[in-house]
Amino acid sequence: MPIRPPEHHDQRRAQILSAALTCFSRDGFHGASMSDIIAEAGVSAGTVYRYFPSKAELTIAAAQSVFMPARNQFSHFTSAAPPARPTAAIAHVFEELVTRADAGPLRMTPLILEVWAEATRDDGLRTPLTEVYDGIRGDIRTLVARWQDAGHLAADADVDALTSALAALMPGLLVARTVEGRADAGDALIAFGEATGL
Amino acid sequence: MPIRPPEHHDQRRAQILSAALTCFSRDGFHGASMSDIIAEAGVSAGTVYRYFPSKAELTIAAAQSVFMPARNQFSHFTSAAPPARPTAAIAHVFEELVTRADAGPLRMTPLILEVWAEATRDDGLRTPLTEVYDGIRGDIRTLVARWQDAGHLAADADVDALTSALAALMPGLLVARTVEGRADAGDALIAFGEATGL
Amino acid sequence: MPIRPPEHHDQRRAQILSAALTCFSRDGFHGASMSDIIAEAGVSAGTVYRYFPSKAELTIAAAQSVFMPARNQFSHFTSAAPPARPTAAIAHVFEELVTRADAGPLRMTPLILEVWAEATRDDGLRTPLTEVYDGIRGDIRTLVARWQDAGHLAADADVDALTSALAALMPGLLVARTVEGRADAGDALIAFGEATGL
Amino acid sequence: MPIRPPEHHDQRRAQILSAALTCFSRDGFHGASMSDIIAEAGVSAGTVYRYFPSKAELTIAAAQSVFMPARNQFSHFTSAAPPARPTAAIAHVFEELVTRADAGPLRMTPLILEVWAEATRDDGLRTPLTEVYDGIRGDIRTLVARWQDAGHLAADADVDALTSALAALMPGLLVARTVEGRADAGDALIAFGEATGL
DNA sequence: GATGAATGAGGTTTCATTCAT
DNA sequence: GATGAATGAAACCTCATTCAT
Repeated sequence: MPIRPPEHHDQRRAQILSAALTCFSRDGFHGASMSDIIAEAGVSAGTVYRYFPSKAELTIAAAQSVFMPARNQFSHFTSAAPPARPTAAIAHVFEELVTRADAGPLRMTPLILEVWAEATRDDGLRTPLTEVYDGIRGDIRTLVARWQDAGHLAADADVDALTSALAALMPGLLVARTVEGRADAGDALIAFGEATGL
Repeated sequence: MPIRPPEHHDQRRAQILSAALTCFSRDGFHGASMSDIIAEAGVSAGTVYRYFPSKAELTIAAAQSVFMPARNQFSHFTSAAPPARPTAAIAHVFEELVTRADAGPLRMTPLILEVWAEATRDDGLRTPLTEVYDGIRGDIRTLVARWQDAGHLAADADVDALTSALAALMPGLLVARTVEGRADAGDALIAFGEATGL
Repeated sequence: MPIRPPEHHDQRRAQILSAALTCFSRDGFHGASMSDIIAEAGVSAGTVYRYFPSKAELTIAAAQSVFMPARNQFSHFTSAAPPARPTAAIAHVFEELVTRADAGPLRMTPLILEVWAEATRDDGLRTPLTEVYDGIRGDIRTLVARWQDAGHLAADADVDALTSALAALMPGLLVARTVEGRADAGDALIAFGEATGL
Repeated sequence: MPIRPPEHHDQRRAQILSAALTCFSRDGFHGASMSDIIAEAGVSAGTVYRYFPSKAELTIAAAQSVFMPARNQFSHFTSAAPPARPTAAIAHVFEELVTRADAGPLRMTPLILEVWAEATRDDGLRTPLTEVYDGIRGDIRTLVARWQDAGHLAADADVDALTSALAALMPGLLVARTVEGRADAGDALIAFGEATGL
């Protein structure tokens, strides 16, 4: 006989996770303290720890909610009917992602860089991140293979190697945008695709 | 009349910076404490603070010594005589850099990701980093322009857009290598160059 | 008109007390948290607090159930017909008690030491404990007096002083057994009694 | 080149340990918080942790300083020339110890019970405690053997069993004194010695 | 120049207890 | 009666930094 409605738990969890994202995006995983998050969430310390057993777990949950959209976005795109030009697809998804990530008061894109850095040291973070990136890579490979099948690439092109290079473009453009402040990524990529036929 | 020879100061500074790099590469900027660095350097706390006024300054110095090699490496390459294929140049510099960065007992490449994340929040870090990356970008643009002059690219190709895409490759491949463990950067770039004519 | 049968209350109380003993014997009074006990009992926090108003009360109840058996065991023994050799009686009761206390999955004897330590600070614990020990002391005094009446001790022996020394043996042997792991207490006491005539 | 005189470290350590003993004897190992000890010592938290790496280590050090005197006291006594009556020796040492332990504003004897309880769960405490008690036991055995050699005990007496019983007296009397408030240990042991010839 | 003991604010986490449901 | 989510004070411990020696 549950005392609260069954959705209460998920709401609370979302409320706390949202507060954590706010603080993390503002101050980074290390710069944001549990006290900050607790205050932002407007609940007590004990409540936060009821939903997330440690700061590490909260960090992982926050990280997941940062990089999961990339996976979904790509899946959605790959399943679309006409074979898209790979660079155009990447440019489109990239724009979509960064626009959404930095919409509203929160700037989430810096958090992605934070996640990369943490993931090199924290298996709890690296494992799910690697899975997501493997999925995206698979999607990109599909795009490249279709583009080859459609006759736009040489029949003996090294699909895997091309996939690796194309997959590197999104993180690379993200660094350019977030660290250097370059906002021309999408345009550059489209021009690049048109110039190279990729 | 200085009691110590003037090079003493530089040696001490290098000794402390080296200890900081050791600790930072092992535990990250936040995970490494000043105590760790002090112990690693084998000097006293006071001495560290004589050479670096705060952990933030030490972090900046460590970060600089991490991303400065990229600048030098590129400069050196660009000034070489025959116009190189841009993708090949990037592949060469990338391999050179990551090989050196992770040679010896230290793994410095994760620190680069750390620097990106910090730079989004810390102007003291972002400013010099942006300068370095602007320089590298200029070098890449030179490579592309020369490649165009040599007749390998259409005369009306958008050199800036091509430069943006190529400049994104190095950080992107670094993420793939450091986070996901992919070591296929060389192959990827060669295939990419063949497919794109770059 | 009670909805629940009256024995329901006692059963619940016993269930919670049993869970508390399990946790206390495993982790000590301080090491066991109310959460541990609540989980072990399989009831809600509110229910535990309905039956025991605080952890202190639960501790007292648990302590009582630990040292009450000693009282009962001695009473039973003293009322037996033939005058027993006091050391033999103490050895017998001691063996009986520690065997039962550490039978099953629970090791209760360490809890007795815990009770002593708590009792020095907590009147709620010391009062009932002192009453029990006074009772045991009275039983031992009866044994000594009978042994004297039976002609085994000098007529002018200081019965109270002898009682004090004999009463000290049980706690002393318990310390030897629980802290140092000596299990030879019973044998030692019997040999001791035979050698000294006590 | 030490900045402070070499004895400074030992003084500070003693100062902190003394504060810890004050708090522990007042509130017990669990009841005393590190904050209490820090305030009592009149130093900062960091300083306490410079000398004792954790509360557990401070607890062990405090415990050691509680039970080490018993070892020294006994050693001193055993090495005295004329063969003493074992019960008299134990009575003497016991009185000496409890008098000193509870002299001044601190009541240390309850801490001994606390140490026993902790030692059943904490190896860091049990190991040194067992060594001390083994030493004391050896001393008592020496006393018994000498008493036997002096012709006061039958030649075939079970020295080990007698030792076990006698060794149990001190902890037992301590419980009686500390928990129940009985102060008749001296009388009890003299009567016990007269009745048993020990 | 160099030392390293000292600082103390602030970090994460736990816990006995309550009370709306 | 029973539930269990929520509380928030307080626990232990760390760390960048300073300054008397």
